[in-house]
Amino acid sequence: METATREKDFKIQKRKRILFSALELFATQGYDGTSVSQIAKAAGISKGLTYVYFESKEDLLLQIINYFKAEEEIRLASLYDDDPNIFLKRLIHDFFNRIRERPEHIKLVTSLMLQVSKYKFIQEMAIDKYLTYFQLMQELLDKVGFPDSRREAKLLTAMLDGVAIQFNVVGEDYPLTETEKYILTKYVS
Amino acid sequence: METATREKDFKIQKRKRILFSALELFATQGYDGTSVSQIAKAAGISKGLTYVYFESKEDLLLQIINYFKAEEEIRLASLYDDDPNIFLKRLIHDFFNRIRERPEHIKLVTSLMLQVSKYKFIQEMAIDKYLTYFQLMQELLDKVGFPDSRREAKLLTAMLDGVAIQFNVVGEDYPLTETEKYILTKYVS
Amino acid sequence: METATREKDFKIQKRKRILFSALELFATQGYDGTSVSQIAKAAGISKGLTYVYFESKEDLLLQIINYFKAEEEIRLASLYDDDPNIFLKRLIHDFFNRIRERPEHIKLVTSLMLQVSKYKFIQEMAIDKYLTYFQLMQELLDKVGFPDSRREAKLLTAMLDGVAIQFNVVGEDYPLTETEKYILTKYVS
Amino acid sequence: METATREKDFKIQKRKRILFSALELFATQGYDGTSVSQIAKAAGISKGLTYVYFESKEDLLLQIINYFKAEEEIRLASLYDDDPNIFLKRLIHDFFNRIRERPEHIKLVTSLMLQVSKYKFIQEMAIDKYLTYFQLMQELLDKVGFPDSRREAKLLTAMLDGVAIQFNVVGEDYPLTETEKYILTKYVS
DNA sequence: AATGAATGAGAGTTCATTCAT
DNA sequence: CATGAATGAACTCTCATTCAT
Repeated sequence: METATREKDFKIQKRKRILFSALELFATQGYDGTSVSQIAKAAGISKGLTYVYFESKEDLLLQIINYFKAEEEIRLASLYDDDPNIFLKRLIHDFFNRIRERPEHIKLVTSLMLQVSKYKFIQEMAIDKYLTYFQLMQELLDKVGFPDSRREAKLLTAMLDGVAIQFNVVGEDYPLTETEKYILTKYVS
Repeated sequence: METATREKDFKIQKRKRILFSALELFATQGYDGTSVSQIAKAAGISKGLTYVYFESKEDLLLQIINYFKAEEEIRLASLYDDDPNIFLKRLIHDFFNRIRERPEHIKLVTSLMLQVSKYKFIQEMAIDKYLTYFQLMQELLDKVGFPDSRREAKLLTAMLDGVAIQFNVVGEDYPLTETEKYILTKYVS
Repeated sequence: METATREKDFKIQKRKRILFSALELFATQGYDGTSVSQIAKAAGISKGLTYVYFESKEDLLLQIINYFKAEEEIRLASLYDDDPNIFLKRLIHDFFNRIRERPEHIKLVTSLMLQVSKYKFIQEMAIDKYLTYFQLMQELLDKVGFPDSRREAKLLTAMLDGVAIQFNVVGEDYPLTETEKYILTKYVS
Repeated sequence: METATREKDFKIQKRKRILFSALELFATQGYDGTSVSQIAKAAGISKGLTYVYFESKEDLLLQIINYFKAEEEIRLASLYDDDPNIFLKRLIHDFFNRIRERPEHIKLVTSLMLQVSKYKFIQEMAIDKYLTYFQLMQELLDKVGFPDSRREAKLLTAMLDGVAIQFNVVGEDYPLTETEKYILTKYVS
């Protein structure tokens, strides 16, 4: 039993290693610009083994997106608070935190949104993500008493996406903390 | 002389046809997802001739970026006005207009910004573009009398980038005109 | 001892399961078109275990051929009769019966005969089979009093091979029983 | 003009070289057992060039079959004679001649008939060929005054297919000429 | 005895680039 | 000037075989 469990853990661990290697490379070089060989090498395995854990390169991308979805759900739940002000504040703070800690994740998701047409599941993910965040933001801005919450939610979400892009361009020079604070002062009391 | 000039024009014309074909295809299918054959066919010439006008596929991308730069300079000059309010208004309006009329251009530039590491000239272009717009916006907001112009310029440029992404995701459903007006009411008096 | 015997039987049984799975798949998909994984799955065992019972995929094919040879010997013995007329009749009837009941066997053997050059043991098997049947038929036709038994044996064996091919092409529409009777009327009194 | 024609000829020539290389290899090693690299090497070209002349490996097989069909039509037309005895005689003689001169053709067609299920166009070809020859033979045997022409046509066509297989097995030792004569004495007066 | 993770070679295919014409 | 035949490297993916467990 012990051994079996350890082995299973090992397998899951390896799956994750491949997944994250792919994630990192897709984010920096693009999906088409990344070869399965590169992914395998980055994960420290042979090319062929990749296909034991994932059906195809496309499947790898799909699984990454699924991972993002699942992770997001958990994250959103953990951020929830009855007080809309606190919830909103946390949402914004969390977004900046992810840019800091997992810039590849944000980069990949953002660039996938620009290649919306290639695979249907990308388009679905993109629209889903867009709608989820937009509705959540509008609701919160509404509760907080913001006038014209619909338009404002649109601006706020766009702003965050834009910050992600700009951070990606200028890197460490971008004043993440300062910008975060400034946005908070505008939207959270 | 006459003939030589006409021939030269002809050559420039053909160069442009190749360049625009590539631009269109890169924007819709991605750089890696587009083959030189496709570009040549779209431009109505042979594969081999492409290499008379451009050194390589990478060079083609570089020249597209150069074209963007040059075009931007001209556009910015044409939008200039002594009155910062009018200049700012025109800048924002022009941005939305380009999203409407040349969505591929915006899409290509935005997605290139996310693959900053692949080629050095992409990174340079991205930083250059970012700094240019940021400084211009800050200056104008300053003149207009906006408090905290630096932070505000950051938000405004991020907002515009974000709008471009979101339009790419939801397409025709995105309320471009409404958003444009809303932004104008906030930043232009 | 008892246990050892039962275990040995068990082993032989498993060997047969692998062999027959391979036989079936080789016949329907071809040797090159069948993977060792498929064979293992069809036999209900793991890929690795296949290599405990057989040295290689090629060896598997060789053992199938050996199985055919052994089975044929037994079959021929069981069909034997002192009366050449009865023996001949049985031989022909048995051939048609095998087409009906084990079309895969016939198909595999026939198609292997056409790829004579790939492995030496295929060529040997093919020639051996050809000679065996030809000599037997000639002998029987001779005893039955057929003039020009040599040439006639050649035709008869060719005829049977041809029937196998044609049945494979048209399938159920092929009039096996009718053809069998017709051949019998020509060669058996 | 001259040059263009010569070039076109050259291209057709090269296409044929690839086609015949593939034909030869498919016949001796089977379709699955032959790689595109092998075909290219046999044709004296690079692997990639194969795909300029043929869409895929499958297309190569399809074109071979089309070539067979076209060639057969021409051959049949050239063999025709108003006298059924002469026509029949020529048909049989031509079959033996092809075995002698183009054994790979016969071998490939025969082995394809055994892999009828893999691609639809193979099945169509096989059934078409079978029906064409069967009907033609029956008609001729009928005109010649053979009793039970239907059954007899079946035997005759099967016989010829069988001869092809047996020649493939024993090669030069097979008495083609003798067998041909013997068949002729039985079916042609 | 039995598994299936792991490898590496090779499959079919595409494509940037060159070059003879 | 212009073509597209030709190449070779790299692509995604498969599979026979091995081996630690």
